[in-house]
Amino acid sequence: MPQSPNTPPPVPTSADVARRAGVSRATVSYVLNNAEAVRISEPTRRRVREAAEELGYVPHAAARSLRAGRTRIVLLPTSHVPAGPLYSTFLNELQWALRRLDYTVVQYGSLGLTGDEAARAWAELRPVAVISLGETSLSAHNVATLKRAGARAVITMGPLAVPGAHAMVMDQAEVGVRAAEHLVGRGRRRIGVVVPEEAGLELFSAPRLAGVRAVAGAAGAEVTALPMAYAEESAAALAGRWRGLGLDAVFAYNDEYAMLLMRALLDAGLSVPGDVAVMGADDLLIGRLLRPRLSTVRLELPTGEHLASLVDQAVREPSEVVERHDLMAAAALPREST
Amino acid sequence: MPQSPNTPPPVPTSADVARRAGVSRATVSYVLNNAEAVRISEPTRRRVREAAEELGYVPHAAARSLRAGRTRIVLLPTSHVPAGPLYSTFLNELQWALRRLDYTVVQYGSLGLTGDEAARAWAELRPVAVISLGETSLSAHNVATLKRAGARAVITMGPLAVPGAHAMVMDQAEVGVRAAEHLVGRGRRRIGVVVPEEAGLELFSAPRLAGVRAVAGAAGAEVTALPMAYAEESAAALAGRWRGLGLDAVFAYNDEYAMLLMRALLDAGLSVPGDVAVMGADDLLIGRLLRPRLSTVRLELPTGEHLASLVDQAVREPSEVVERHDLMAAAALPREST
DNA sequence: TTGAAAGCGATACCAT
DNA sequence: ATGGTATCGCTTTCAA
Repeated sequence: MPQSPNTPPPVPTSADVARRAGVSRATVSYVLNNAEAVRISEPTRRRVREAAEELGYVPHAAARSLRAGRTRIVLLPTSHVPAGPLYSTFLNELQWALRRLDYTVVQYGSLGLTGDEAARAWAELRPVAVISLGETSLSAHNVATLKRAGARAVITMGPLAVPGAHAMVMDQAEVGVRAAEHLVGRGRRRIGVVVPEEAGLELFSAPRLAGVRAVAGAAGAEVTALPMAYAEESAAALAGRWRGLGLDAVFAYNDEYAMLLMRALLDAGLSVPGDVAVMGADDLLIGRLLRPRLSTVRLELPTGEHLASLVDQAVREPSEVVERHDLMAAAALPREST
Repeated sequence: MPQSPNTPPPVPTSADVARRAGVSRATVSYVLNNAEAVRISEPTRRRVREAAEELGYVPHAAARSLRAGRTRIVLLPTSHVPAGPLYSTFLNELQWALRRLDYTVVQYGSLGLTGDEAARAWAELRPVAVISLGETSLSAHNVATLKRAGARAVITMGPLAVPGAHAMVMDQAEVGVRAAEHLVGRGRRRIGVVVPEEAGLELFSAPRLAGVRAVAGAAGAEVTALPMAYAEESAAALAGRWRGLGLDAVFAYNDEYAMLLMRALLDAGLSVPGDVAVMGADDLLIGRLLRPRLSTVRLELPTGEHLASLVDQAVREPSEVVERHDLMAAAALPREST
């Protein structure tokens, strides 16, 4: 019977392979999964493999995991992709390491979803682990949803610990602390802190600001928060009213904001670091290309391998790993702008 | 009977919801999916919804798509994530638009997999569509694997058309053409073209170089390919032997390589654009912050909405859309560096 | 060494 | 208006 027009040919299943090889579906499964427990004769193995090859058979992941009762999916929510080689190297390492441990890494774009919507959508995939890189902040309720859906590990890598989740806390305050220590050490006492106007960055910017405040308070320095958007006009506007602010230093959230502001300050006729010291964070390549070279704070991310093995451990023994806080180190990298 | 220690509580299924609400699984399905064809009394609906809520029930995507015979997964392979706001904005738009059309966007990191391995891994998920953004180049065989696994649309957005796939050809040569036209128009006749040494970028860099060659040939200008890595040392080395090359212009693949090289050239004592004109591509923000401001070529990507609807159309009527070549426009943006 | 068959969770047809 | 049940593709006991 001919296919009706426009009906795609059916996707080959293991039953098709079995029929073609003249064996049962069980045998097909044994052969293709290299089952140790069962001995299959070499001629049979060959026939099965050939049949699979000829049909272009690819197993159906959904059916497999339905049967198995669990997936090997590690879900990586991505809303914003933070720029920077630091982060993307880390991400690549992580994916590579997880794949070596036989996990399937799935990035799930969740931009524009509420926390609850996102958590539900993720839970439908029944991931065995979820790694939240910090752009999205998970609520305790979200974590509960995921765990109820079978997630054996929910790992957050962000400024806040989330109840119920394994935490790799990136202590963003540390970044502010290092910046402030450096600036104060250079004799600066009136410090501005650029706070991005863009939504979704508060989780990072607030603790960085708090870190500066803590150090400055102890040293008798003043701190002024400076809202600024990631755009030339905003930087120019801020630079325009700079002299009125009476600041002798600024910590600019990260290198990108720093470069934007420094450019505007130079264009406004101020000298860096003479009139004002400018400090960034995250050690992006661009900071070294600017003149003056940008002083920055470098944050040490854990290696992808490290995080991957943590995930694997948590999946194997969920009870073992709990509320573990690995603080990440930060260090000032003085260059020419301070 | 108590759970044995360390055994996670079972994930609630629709059967659990049914039991709790005192109805059948069929009814649960009808209610939760707002089935139009069947009338369910309001009290029953409420009981079902409450039960689902109390149990924290989330449907199992694998089971659902196994039954349905097809998924709503749109797979987005990502090996390198090209930097730049242009690209990430596009990606966000695309995801958002696809989700509105009720697709599940899954990014699958395939770094370090061969083409065949990757295609197989993707096929296991039975995506209804695959959108290859061009970092990874698909072979005809890979496309066949995906189609056999039920993919109704395989769309490539890259410099090359792939047999069997719907193509949105980004004509990267156009970028080189615009750059060369601009440089030649400024009177330059000895043009260097920076070619990244990093793997995986040939698909973009080769046609860009070819575009320059085409224009230069017609205008009687000379073209020299200049391999360079994305690192300061490499740029410095290239700048060091610059005078020996006798070039009066350089097109630097993109703004990032351009900025790196321009910095090195300035540090080597050359004047831009006096001694050498420097041109980038992709119009990154950074180009406007450098001094001199970087001339660039801006590439107009299609909107995410556009691509999303193309995908949707291809999924609904696979036969309709074939080998469609949407060339993308590119335009020179002269600033100060040329 | 191989095969028959149960069952994972959700849906939709067919009864009632 | 609601329930029973076959079914999707695959793995894995249990039997032969």
